[in-house]
Amino acid sequence: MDVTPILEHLNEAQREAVTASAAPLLVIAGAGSGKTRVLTHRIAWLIDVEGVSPQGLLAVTFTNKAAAEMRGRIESLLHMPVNHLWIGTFHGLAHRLLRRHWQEAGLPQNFQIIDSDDQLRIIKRLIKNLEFDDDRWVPREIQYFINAQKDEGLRPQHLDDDNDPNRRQQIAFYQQYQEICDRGGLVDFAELLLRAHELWRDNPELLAQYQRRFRHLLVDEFQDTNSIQYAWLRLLAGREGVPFFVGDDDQSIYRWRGARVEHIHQFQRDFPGASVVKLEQNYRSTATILDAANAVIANNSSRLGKNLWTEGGQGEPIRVYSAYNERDEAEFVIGKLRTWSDQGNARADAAVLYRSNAQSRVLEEALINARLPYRVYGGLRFFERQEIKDALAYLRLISHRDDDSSFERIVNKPTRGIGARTLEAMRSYARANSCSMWRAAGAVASDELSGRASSAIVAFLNLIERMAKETSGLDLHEQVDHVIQASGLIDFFRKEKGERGETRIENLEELVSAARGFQPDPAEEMSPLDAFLSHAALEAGEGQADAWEDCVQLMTMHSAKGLEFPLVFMCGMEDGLFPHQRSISDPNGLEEERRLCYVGITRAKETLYITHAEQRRLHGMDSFAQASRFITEIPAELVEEIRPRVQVSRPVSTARGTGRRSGGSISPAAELGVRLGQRVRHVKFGDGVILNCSGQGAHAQVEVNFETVGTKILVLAYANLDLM
DNA sequence: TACTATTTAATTTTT
DNA sequence: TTAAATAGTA
Repeated sequence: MDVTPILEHLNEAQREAVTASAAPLLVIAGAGSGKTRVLTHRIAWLIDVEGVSPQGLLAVTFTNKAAAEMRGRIESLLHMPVNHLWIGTFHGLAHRLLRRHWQEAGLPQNFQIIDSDDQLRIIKRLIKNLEFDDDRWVPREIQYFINAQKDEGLRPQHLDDDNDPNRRQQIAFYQQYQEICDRGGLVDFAELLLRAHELWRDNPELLAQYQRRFRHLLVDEFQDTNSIQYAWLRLLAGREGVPFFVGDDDQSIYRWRGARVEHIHQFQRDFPGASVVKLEQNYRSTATILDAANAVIANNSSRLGKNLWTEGGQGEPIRVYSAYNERDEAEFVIGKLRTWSDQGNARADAAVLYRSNAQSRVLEEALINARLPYRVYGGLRFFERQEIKDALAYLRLISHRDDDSSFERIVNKPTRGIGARTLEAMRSYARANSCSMWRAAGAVASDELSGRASSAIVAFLNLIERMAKETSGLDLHEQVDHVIQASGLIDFFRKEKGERGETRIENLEELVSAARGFQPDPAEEMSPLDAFLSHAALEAGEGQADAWEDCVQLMTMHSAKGLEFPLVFMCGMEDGLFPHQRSISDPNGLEEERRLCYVGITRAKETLYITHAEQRRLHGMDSFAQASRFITEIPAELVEEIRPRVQVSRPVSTARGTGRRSGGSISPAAELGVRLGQRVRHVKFGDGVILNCSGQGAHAQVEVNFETVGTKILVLAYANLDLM
């Protein structure tokens, strides 16, 4: 067999990993070191050269996108479709197992997956039901608690209250939440993993069967595995399995959602005889960028240690811009983007990164002003939209009457005269008889309520039953279409005023198209409807649709992980924002922020701008901040300060001198030699009037209302204003 | 039940 | 500043 196609274009370390013998291997893959390439080539190697059947491989990723990408790459490498190859997310694979072995897993055959929003609603309702008169119990915190326990593989009975009444109550919430889910046949994301783990743990024969089948376990982004995922992998690997885990401890940025980078450190202990390969040669960035990244991350302790290098050139220096405020920062970024675009570069090759979503607003405004098309990553995904979830709730109820979560969501949407009082009666009946809302509704309607409320409920129950009957036997998309019509949802949103209602209707129509295009996996023995509902829960869809226009990319540093761009801006690099205030005092938190910074820097291929503002409006308050400590961790010789930072002399003579901008006795305007209301002329913006002045020296700026372009804030020293 | 005023809090996100 | 949740009003 000619192995050249698989091995050419691989460097020594990559080749070592790809061709490794069948023993546990940990690949530490630095940013841009060809991680995905190693993973896909390894799979190709196993299949083509080692003769491993595709059925013997299990490849696990964290996102659906990564899974789809991996499958595509393998297929193009092997020039054939690879059916029977299990590639998927932890959740997707766990789901597949649970569908196959629902009985052993103790689940109803048509169990439904709920997303975090559904989960939160259930918890809120639970808290309300228990009628606590104080608001000590924050739903989000309970949710966090429950998921954290599940991520660690813990059931309520494993938990000790430590004689802490607070904790005791949290455990009680967990317990009751779980009862609600079990009664309704509902499985949340963490539960998928936990159940899948318990399924194998408690069914040794079943486990053995899968162990025999999956000898080779390939895991991407291994540093992001949480405890239950790792436990699941270890179970499956057993003594004979061959783990091939790829990750980077320096890019672990998800501890707050359960990821345990320690698994990387533990690997060699858990898998005796394991070896480690480090990929340090980088094919993405210039040496300058890599040197900066290496220098920053070197400040972290407890790392395995690695140093990125490249055969490429030094490249441009990293440019640091000290903006006066966040608007100045945005103007600067947009100016550079304009130039980039005008020079014929693709806008999509430029990314603006920030620490928190709130920062995008100012940037977006500036981009709109400059007429530069842009795209913000993140935001509501398709299947998370309200109207979509409403429609899905009807479908779920049709498939599974006991789904209380869906019942509550749509029982009075559109309004059909089932108010809070009626609902309360049903809830208390359901609670007293430990039954679902559906059954409670039937019981309560017949003997407890006034005629009006009772007939409203009966009408609702009949509606669902009728829709179930009418849709049975129809094609999936016809079912969906029928339900959004017959439920009255379409009419309900049609009445909603403004553009929002229109969008909602369009989205509902889009849902029908999605159903039309949906192809269920024939291997799964589910009804098309159930398959579609699971799909909707596991793959929430794209955040933004029109990805194809050439747009500047705006996103958080977190969402930038795994991506690369020739031109990158890292904005808001200030202590308090990045590293974030909430992580700054905790050494572990600070190290994670630093890893995030490392991720950000290594996104850049050629040009990296780092910007920070001395003054920033945050939560409606102007505040001052130092440049991020991460900037100072970059060696000075790699950096070029765009505008030499003038010594900011804040007078300390006055009592209020520390935090506030100097007020003094003479007006700032007079100090600057301009007066409020003065008419000025700007080369580009034309004529205007000075509205406001602030700052001093090189940082002095004026707010000018221009006749044609509106209000702008300009740095006086650079604006070249003509006084008139 | 729907609309409006008031209060409150404010990272990061995939499944 | 602002978005979301809650409380109060028509």
